Amino acid sequence: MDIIKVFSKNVKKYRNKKGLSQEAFAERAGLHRTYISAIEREKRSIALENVQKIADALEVETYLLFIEDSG
Amino acid sequence: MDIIKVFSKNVKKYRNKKGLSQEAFAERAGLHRTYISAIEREKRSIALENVQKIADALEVETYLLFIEDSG
DNA sequence: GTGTGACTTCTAGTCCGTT
DNA sequence: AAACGGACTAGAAGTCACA
Repeated sequence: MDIIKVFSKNVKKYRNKKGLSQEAFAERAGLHRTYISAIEREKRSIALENVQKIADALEVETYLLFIEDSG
Repeated sequence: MDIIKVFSKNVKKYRNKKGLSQEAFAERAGLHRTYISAIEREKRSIALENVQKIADALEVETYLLFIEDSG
């Protein structure tokens, strides 16, 4: 599967797990709410720096966001 | 550790494991040799699309490139 | 075979608003 | 709360000449 798709799905999954809205999550990650929205809809590629910001905000290990079936 | 640092180190490690030069590897990945060079020296951020290209060229699972001590 | 600075083109990422 | 669009700026992609 495509890495962007996997990443998008995992962001959405972990974000919902934490009960965060896109808006609240975007603020935690220091990113823009429309950007998070675009990521979850697979409309964008992402730079590694922001991958890390997102992982931090979700409080998960970075590599978990690239595993297809990471629970 | 910083994700770019981890990624860089892993690219270098897996590339050397395969006995590929930066030049040969760059060609496999469809990227420029100086670009690979810059990545390995942590001089660049990278978008997910190229992360996948690199993982493909190295024939490793993408997530392995983000694990600090991934053999 | 690799490191490096500089350069142009293209896209990541922000910010406004509307649905 | 979230999808979506338009316009804008910062920064990544991609290449080169030279060391």
